[in-house]
Amino acid sequence: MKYDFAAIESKWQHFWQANGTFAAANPGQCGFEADRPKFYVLDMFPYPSGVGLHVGHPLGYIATDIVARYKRMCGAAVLHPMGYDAFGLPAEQFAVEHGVHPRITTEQNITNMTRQLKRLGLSYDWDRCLTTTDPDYHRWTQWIFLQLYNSWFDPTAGAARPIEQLRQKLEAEVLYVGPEDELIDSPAEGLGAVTGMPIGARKWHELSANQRTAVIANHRLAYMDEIDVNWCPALGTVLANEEVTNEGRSERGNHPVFKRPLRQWMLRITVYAHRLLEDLELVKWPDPIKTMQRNWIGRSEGALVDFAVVDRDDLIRVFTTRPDTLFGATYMVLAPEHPLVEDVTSNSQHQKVDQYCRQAVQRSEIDRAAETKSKTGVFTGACAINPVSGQRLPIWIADYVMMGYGTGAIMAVPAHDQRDHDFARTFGLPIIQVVAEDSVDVQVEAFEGEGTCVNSANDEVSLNSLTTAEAKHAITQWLDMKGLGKTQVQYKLRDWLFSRQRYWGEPFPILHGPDGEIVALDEAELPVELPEMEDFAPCASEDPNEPVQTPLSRAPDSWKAVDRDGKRYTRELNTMPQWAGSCWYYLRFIDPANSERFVGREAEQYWMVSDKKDGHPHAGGVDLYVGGAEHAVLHLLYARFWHKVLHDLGHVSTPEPFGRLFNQGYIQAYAYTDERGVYVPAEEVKEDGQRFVCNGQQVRQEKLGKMGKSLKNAVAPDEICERFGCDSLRLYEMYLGPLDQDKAWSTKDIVGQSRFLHRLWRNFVNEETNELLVSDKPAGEDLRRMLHSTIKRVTDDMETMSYNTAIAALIELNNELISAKTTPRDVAETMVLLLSPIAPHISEELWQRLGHDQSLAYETWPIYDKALLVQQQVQYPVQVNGRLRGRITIATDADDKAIESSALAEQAVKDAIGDNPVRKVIIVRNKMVNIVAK
RNA sequence: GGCCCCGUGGCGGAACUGGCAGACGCUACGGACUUAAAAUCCGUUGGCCCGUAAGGGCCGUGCGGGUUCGAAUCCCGCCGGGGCCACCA
Repeated sequence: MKYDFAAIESKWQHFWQANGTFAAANPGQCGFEADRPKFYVLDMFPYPSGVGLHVGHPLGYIATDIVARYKRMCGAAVLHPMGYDAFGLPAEQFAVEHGVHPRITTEQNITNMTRQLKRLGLSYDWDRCLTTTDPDYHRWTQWIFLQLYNSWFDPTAGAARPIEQLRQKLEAEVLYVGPEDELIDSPAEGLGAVTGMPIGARKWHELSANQRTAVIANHRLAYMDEIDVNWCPALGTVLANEEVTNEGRSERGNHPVFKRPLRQWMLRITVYAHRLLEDLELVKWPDPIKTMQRNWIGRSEGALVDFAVVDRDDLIRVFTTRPDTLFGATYMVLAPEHPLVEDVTSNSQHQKVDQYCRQAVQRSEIDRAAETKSKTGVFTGACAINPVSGQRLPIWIADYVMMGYGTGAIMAVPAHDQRDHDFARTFGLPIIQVVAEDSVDVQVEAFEGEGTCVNSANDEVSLNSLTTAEAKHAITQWLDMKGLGKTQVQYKLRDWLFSRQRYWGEPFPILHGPDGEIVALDEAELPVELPEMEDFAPCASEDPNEPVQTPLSRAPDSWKAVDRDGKRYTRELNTMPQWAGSCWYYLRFIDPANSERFVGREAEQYWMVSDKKDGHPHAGGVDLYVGGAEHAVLHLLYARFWHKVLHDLGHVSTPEPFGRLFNQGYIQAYAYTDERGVYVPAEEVKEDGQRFVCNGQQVRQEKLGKMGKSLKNAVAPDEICERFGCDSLRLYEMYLGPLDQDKAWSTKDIVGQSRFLHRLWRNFVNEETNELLVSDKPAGEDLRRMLHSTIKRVTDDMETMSYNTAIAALIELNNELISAKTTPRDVAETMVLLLSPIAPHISEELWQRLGHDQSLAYETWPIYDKALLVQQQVQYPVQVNGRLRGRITIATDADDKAIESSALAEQAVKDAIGDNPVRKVIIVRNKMVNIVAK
């Protein structure tokens, strides 16, 4: 019988499903074995798209499947689930275009993608499959939102705590309330450390009921605030900063995005900035991803400094990372949105300032970013006093200072900051050098490096001759003493804008009262399901200033209105963003059917708390998380934040969700264009010598690009499985190159892997007679050595996920077997086991033909015999002056002297040395010999 | 502009901490089998040169330098490609 991959693959896929081969048992469940180490290996779950999978998707899925299968054979209990991240814009857009409810299209897409995934023979525990749009799932998403809403960040604990504890602390007067509702440790701090002005700490019992509610609200981890949001009129929704490209357009759809003030739900991720930063130390993630998160969080150390405005009571507070250059400040800049702009502007400048600010705010982020770096600005007519030099500093407005970072105001030091320098040169402002540097003329360009202070002294303090680091310290101390400033750690990270004006998302478990009060639902009232609606289209518009409506505002009153305690409440009409469901799905996989809790405690501990000896003992969490690098700062940061909150509140056991992260590369493919420059379907393009032809027309090969609709270069896995079988597809994708690199797809190359499997089959099965070509004669010495070196190579590669070289090793062994008529049984069985994680179907079939009646999924992974890896004899290449001149073969245990004399006895070596004296002989054991003779 | 990654035959890639460059696969070419083709099998396949041949020599990991007995690998400076961030004070 020939290698009939179609029959074999279908047979084993049915077998696995019928026998529940890959079902994982939780503690307490039937089949649970407490003594097995656990291994949780997770894919980033896909969005159920209408076009289904292309061959790029499974790259990571195949890799995790190999890990899962390998770990099972190593004796681990493996949790390997798959699900769907199904809320989000594309389903809704498709629904709007086709008039089909998104729930229906989502279900269809899921059915199709599940079929595709199953055809790849992936060893998921399908019983754990979940979908984020399922009310049984999003009920718990809403529940987690309630945890956020009902918590605050206790700075003393450095962690989230129930909001009730804040109320108690305020009532007990352990905490007091400052003028901006900030919490203050004691009324004795009534004199502001920075300004010296009274802060006005208030006691809880002095506050009205409304004030109390507001104070509490201002410390919840989920809160509403009127903020400048990224408004995308074309999509009819707001977007998080992370969802806006640096050209100021929407990541989805590439529509223009505008700034506009809106009252929105926010999550207070900023209070976790330092922990999100520090705990990166605990996880085994690729360095580039860690760096991206660090940059995104954007920690910088510096100082806050207050500048008094001349002839006014106002203070302008700035943040600077270079307080050592304070004496070099020659002007100040406020962001156009800064609240003091109006106050300080003089009458004569009022019109100009007003015009400038209006322009700046109106301009979408696009222009502001895409603008050449040329500086614009306008003088307010007001001045501030440099607190160290007493100099008058003109106050300007300029859009190169942004309200969103620091205090929205800066002191400008043109000598030592290039942006300030550009601005100063444009408007003829003075440039004062305060850091010594010979090689740079600060009148021409800024010197931004560190050095020694000059020109930096007043009657009380001198920084002159101090280094930058010393000067920063000295001046900050002096400012602090004077009540003019203090050290400050600043983060770029902003709070997370958490509401969207869409239909297809999780409803908030929130009611709004008639007097504007916000009431959270009780846990028992969950889930809040989406209302059935005919028209779920977003309220898109051309006009960025049109009033904001949400689709849910058109929901029937039977859904929208809730009567309670004699009052009529309205449900929150925004929905949660796409990210909500993916922030915690890895927890639900652990216990997907639990109706009492979002995840059972025992199961959570079992699957999340890491074994002590697995290489990353600190983090715990998912043992291996595989997905694309595009989620470096969105999903991965949000999920870490939620996880930390849940951890603080005692709901999960580990500080981090994902102990180890691996980013697979993308599979790319060539795209082709015709003479009009229009993309033609890549699958219809034929190669004809040097030319490419599509439908008789010559087409041009474009650059490699990500597979997809737009480049018309997607290849569906279905047709590949049809033609070559999924074992060949799996081998091919893994053989393409290192997993973390991008690589080019080439359908014609799959034949290599297909050939390998056919040859393997013929090494085991006589195609004519269907006989097994396996002998019970033990393998000879050489073959056994090769087998064990293959075991070592494949095992090492499994550990590092270097599947391309593991496959090469298996091919080499298989090629060796071709010359023999029969394969010794021990070699055959071992080889099948080694191959099985990568090509499981053919392996199962051969395993059965070798006489086993059970799946090999839980067979013990082969162990190599170290003794067989040690050769009796070693061949040494012999170099003379670094050039290869000959070879010697000598006993492995020969001493250096014997190796040396043997090498020197070699005729070719003698010739190469000639009359030159031998100065040195370098022997690297088991590697090579180098003779230095000059 | 800043930070990071990468550069090896016609192609994808291999080479563990510096130690035989090009494993393995694809392509191409030659041969076997076949009426023929496909499939399959065998061989060759980095460049240049010497030799009828067996065989041998030189060059070679983007470019230029350096360290070293020895560099694809480490260091310095360029060039080319990719990614992330981008007026973050």
